[in-house]
Amino acid sequence: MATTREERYDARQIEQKWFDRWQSDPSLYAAEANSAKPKFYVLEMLPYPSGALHMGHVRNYAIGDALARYMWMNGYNVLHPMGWDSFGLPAENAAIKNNTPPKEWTLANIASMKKQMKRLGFAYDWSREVTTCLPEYYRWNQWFFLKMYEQGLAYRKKSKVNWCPQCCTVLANEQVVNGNCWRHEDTPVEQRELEQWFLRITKYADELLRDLEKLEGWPEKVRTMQRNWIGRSEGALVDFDLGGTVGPAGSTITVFTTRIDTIYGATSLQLAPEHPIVKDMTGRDADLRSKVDQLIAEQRKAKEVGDIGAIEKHGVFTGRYAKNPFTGETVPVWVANYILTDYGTGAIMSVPAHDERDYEFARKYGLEIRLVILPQSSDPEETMAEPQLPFTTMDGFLVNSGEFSGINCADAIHKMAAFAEAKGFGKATVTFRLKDWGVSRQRYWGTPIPMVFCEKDGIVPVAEKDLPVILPDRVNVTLTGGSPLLSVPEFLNTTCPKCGGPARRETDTMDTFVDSSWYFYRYADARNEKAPFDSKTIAYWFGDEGIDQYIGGVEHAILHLIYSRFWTKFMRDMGLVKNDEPVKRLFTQGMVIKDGAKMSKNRGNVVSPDEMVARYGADAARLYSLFAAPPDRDLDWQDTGIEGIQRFLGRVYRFFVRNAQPEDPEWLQPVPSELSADARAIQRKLHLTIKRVGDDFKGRWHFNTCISAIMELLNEVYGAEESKDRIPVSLIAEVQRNIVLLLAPMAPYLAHELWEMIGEEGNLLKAAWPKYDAALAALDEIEIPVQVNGKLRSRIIVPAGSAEDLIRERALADEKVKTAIAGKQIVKVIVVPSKLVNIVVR
RNA sequence: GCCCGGAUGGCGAAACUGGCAGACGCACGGGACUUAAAAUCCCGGGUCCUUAACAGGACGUGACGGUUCAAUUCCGUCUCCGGGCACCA
Repeated sequence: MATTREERYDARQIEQKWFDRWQSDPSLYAAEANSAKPKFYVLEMLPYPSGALHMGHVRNYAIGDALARYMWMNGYNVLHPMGWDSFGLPAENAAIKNNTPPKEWTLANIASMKKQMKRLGFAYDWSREVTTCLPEYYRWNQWFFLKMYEQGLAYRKKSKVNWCPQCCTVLANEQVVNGNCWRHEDTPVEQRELEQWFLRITKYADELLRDLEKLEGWPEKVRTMQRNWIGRSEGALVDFDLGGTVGPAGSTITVFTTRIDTIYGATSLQLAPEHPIVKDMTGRDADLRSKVDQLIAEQRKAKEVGDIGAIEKHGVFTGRYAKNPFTGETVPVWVANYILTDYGTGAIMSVPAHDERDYEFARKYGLEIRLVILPQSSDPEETMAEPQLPFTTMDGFLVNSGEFSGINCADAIHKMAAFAEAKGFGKATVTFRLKDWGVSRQRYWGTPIPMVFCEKDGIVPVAEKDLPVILPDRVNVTLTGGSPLLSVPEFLNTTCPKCGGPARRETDTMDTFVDSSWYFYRYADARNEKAPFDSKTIAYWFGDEGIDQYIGGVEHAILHLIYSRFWTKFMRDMGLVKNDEPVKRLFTQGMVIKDGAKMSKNRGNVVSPDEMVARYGADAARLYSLFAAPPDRDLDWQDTGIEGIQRFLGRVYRFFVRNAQPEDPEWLQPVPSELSADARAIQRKLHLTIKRVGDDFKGRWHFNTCISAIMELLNEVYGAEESKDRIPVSLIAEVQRNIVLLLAPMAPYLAHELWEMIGEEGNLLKAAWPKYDAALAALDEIEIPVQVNGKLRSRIIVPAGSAEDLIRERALADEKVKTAIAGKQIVKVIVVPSKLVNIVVR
């Protein structure tokens, strides 16, 4: 059939028309203030305004938008906002490169990306837009910081910190990936000793871990990653006495162990090279000092390379001995490069017989290896004679352990910790891998930390009434290593809020992850000038469990999502919010890749959303990113794939152009109950499709199969165009109305065009999601496969809902079945009504 | 090393609760329409074997084994790919 001019699907023209109409109604996607409807908060992670959206964004937002529109159509009061994570280094780098002020650059990027989003047709409530680099927003970062400071949750300390030489700033532990900077994957992070602001996230370590159990709507993968990150470990502290003080660090070494039950097998102590007491021990011994320095260097290098697990174990004996409080024996004290400074106490007792690392080390240096645990399963005598060391099992019992011999490991751990505590040389304890969050950044483009240094009063917080501390616009941005704000005297020099004397401002700015830790609360009450938000409004949108659905990339599984959880708990303890957790359901979508690899400029495999929209239209770009793979899996972008989707949209369009007849009086009539076979088939397929699409939206979010289902329906009606039977106009009307509704969340432009074409009006967000009629979806007759010994041999047609007996009878009467079972004995006939028949023969 | 995913035609994938493997789409091949092309519409297709053809048969969801009348689906062992954690005491 030839295509006439009017039948050609012109995405550009259609989308432009609706784009203009939607622009003229800014309240279209606004959440309702006082609504009787149930609420639904759907959120996608806000982008960094780099200048242009990439396909990963399009995919993320296409998923969120489809869900938001679906919920609107189901009668929910939907909150679907968008904003900009707009502080951060790229703006400064761009400033240096192009000599453009970061603010200007950022705001220009926001403008162009917002345009892209609008062009893609995403239904955001722009009246709630949050831009984190504006004082209206970041003043509340400062306010929260002051509140944390008041409660001792924000504090300053000098410590070893991660320094990225590319960023010229400090990074949080979470921002170091395999020893490299998270933004510069080839740049090793250096360790520097600096005075920094920290947020006491560890106060919530236990709760952050425990509440992971409640997050049933989160991917298990993310929960596991957070669990590992928090790294809770139960163990004991035990003091080993050095028999006299060695210096300022004291006269005892406290070790952390999870296996206090093996303490009778401890044959040395191992200290981290940077353990404070090591300095005292080396004293004037230059030889020892240089050996220790060597170990420090090895360890730092390994950390920078990100391969601390692979370095060869080295150590040096300090010449000192310490007393094991359980045995009363003294053991040599060593310094070893495999002991971490910042985990536990930076000191361990070495039990070579029951720890692989200690074993390796002891073998190398000829240290004593003493068996103190026997595995439950082994033959004691044989094991004693020829132990296969080391064994680290907990499923065993103690030997050679004085009064504790014979006790099983688990019990011994409790008893020995209690014993140590009673005797005053130890106690049970819990340690975490999670460290406090270092938030100081020696950069310009971030929230100024609202603190002042006064010669007289020391560190003084800025008064709440003086917020915001405005980030100055005119700054000469350089990458010298100090904060650029140091070179802005009007900013730097201030007066002390306490004594009024001259003072200096803190020039470090906040980590941008502060911005994203609470931005989703601000959306709920984005224009509040008196407070970060109104608690009652939050109570409405967040309920008891938080955002109904959050959607974003898995790369934020630890960083953003753990900081956000921390921030929520802090705000809850302040009484600002009621929910314990920010996000009820989390969805992490897969990456968009091309030619088997992540899109990147280096590879030259980047697909530009603008180009896709220009060539195929926003609907096609969106629909393809939903169709090509289930949303949780990686999506391999194929240019021919989006062409296929465009073809499908064209097919839909032509079906409407040819068959829409809203002026026909029959158009709005109910579909007659008596239908020809072809018409009945279409009607059945329609109701089946409504069911399938709805189920996929509700349940598993497999938009790819939603779209397949609509394609099948369309193929069915195309097939019927050749039909001799007349398809009633009323049925065509029903099919067309429903196709529009099913497509509306995923391809809003075309859906609205077609909606208008069939004589309907109003925005589809306000149209009701279609319901299917189970009776109409049902088949009158069904085909049932018949197997013989599990192999398909025939198919029979029986009336739907036929009883087992009838199905069996028909199956056995079937000619092909008869041939297949001829001369054999029937052992059993399995009939699964309306599914299948299997005849077992011998 | 530990913990999570994943593996199905030439490709992206589907099969939701154990019940016809490969829906839908891409690419490909054939046909219709056209002076021609594009666009469009229709048809075909897992592999191998038998057959002139119609048909029919065997095999087939990373590998091997198990449970079951029946396994892509459940269980066990292993391989490869992706991701996370990793001298964490």
